[in-house]
Amino acid sequence: MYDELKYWYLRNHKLFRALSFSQIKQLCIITGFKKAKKGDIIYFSSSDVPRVFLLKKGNIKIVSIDEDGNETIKDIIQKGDLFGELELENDRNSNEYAKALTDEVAICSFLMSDFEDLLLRNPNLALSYTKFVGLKMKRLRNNYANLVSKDAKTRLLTFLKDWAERDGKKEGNRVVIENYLTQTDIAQIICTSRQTATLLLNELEEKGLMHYGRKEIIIEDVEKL
Amino acid sequence: MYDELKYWYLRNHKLFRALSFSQIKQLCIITGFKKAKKGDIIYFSSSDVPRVFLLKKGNIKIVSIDEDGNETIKDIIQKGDLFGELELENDRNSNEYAKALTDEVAICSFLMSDFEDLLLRNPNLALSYTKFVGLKMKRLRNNYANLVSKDAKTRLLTFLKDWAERDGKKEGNRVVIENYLTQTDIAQIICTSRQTATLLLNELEEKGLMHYGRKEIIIEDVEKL
DNA sequence: CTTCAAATGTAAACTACCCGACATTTTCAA
DNA sequence: TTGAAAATGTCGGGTAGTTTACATTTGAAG
Repeated sequence: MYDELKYWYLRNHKLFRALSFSQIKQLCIITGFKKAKKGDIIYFSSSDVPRVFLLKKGNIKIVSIDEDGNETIKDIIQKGDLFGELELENDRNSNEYAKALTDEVAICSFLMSDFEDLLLRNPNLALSYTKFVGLKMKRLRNNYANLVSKDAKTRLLTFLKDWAERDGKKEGNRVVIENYLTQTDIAQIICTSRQTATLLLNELEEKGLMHYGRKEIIIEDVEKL
Repeated sequence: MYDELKYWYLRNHKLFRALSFSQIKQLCIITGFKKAKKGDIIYFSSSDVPRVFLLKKGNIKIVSIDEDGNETIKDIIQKGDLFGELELENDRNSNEYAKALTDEVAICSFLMSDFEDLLLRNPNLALSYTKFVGLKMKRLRNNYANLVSKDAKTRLLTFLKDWAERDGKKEGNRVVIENYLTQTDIAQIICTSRQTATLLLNELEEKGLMHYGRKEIIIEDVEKL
C-alpha cells in the first residue's frame, strides 16, 4: 500500500508518465521517502550515497553556506520538481541543505545509480530528462541576466510576476499567492539586503499595487506591476 | 575528403568517442560547417532550423541584446565546446548571436532533430550529454554565487585564475594566457563597468602581480593572485 | 605614412544600495 | 498568558561602483 502510494507519486510526474509499471517499480523499491514540517532541515549532499530527489508536496528552499557563514538561497523547489544532484555528478564539497518552507513537505528519493540505469534503458526518458535539466538551466540564465542588468526594484517586480505566474491563483488580473517566504527570503532570492526588500515591498503597498501578508500576497493587477 | 575532416572533428570530441562510424556519419551528412575570422558575427538563434553547434577551433563569445540595446556577454566558448540550443528546446525570442574573438574560427553544426534521434538511439551518449549540460550548469551556478557575494576585485581575480586554469600555458607558477579579450569584454564577463575593470587591472599591474597586454596576459605567480 | 576607429587611461560627480542600529509587531511554545 | 525569538519597519552614514566626459595610445586599412 505504501509502495502503491509512492508509485502513484512518480507515475503522476510528467517525466515518468512514459514508463512501464516495472520500470517505476525498479526505482520505487529503492526509493526513500521522507516527510518534514516547516523549518525542518533536510540534508542531502552529506555523507550518504548520491541521490536524486522529487518534491512531492509542499515547498522547500535549497540553501548553501559559504566560508564566511553567509546563507545563500540557491533555489526554491516547488511541488513536482526534481532536485539534488541533477548534474548526475556527485559533488561532495558543496555544503548545501534543504529547508522546508511549508508544513507537510513530502519528498521521495532514489539512488542516482539506479536513475542512471533507468536512463540508459530508456532513451526517451533520458531525452526528457535532458530537456528538463535544460529548462532549469534556462531559468538560471534568466535570473543571471536579471541580476546583472537590472536594479533591485526591477528584480523584485520580475520575481513577483514570476512567482504569481508559477504559483498564484488567478482571478482575472488579480492574483493571490500563498506566501511561504519571509521578506528575508525574498531579499536573498533577488539578491539584495533585507532592508531594501522591505522598503520596496512597502513602496508597492503604498501605491496600492499589492498587499504583502505573512500568509498570502495579493496582487491587484499583474499587468500593472 | 571534406567529410572525412568533419568526421575527425566529431570523432575527437570526448562526447562522441563512443559512437560508431555510421552514427557519426548520420550526424555529419547534415552537418553545416562554417569558418569565421575575428569580429565576424555568427547568428544562430535566427530564422533557421534549430541547431546544435560545436566549436572546433578558436574562441567565440555569445552575446545577447536586451530591449535597451545593452550587450551582455552570456558565455565564452572555447575550442571543443558545444553551444547553441543545448536545452534542446528552440527558443525563438532570445536575440543572441555569437562573435568570433580570434581569427580562424571553425564551427560545425548539426540539426537538433538529428541530434535528438541520435540521443534516442544511443542512451550512453544521452547520459554523457546530460552530464555535460550539468557541468555547464554547475559553472553557471558558480559564476552566479560569485556575482552575488563578492566584490568586483574578487570577481576579477576569480575570473583570471579560472581563465589561467582553462586556457593558460603554465611554467611553474608563471602562466601565460593568449589574450583574445578586450578590457571591455572582461568587464562584461565579471559584470562591472569598463572603467572599474581597467582600474583593477592596472592596480594588479602596479603590484607586479600580472601584466596585461593586448596579445597576451602574463601572471607571474598564480598562487599570489 | 596617414588616418581614423577602437582600445585604454584617468578623474570627478553622483547614486543605489549596504550596513548598523534600533523600534515595533507577530508568532509560538512554555 | 506571557515572554522571548523571529519577522517587519525605519533611519542615516558610508561607499563601491556607475556614469559622464575627455585624453591618450594602439593598430589596421587605405
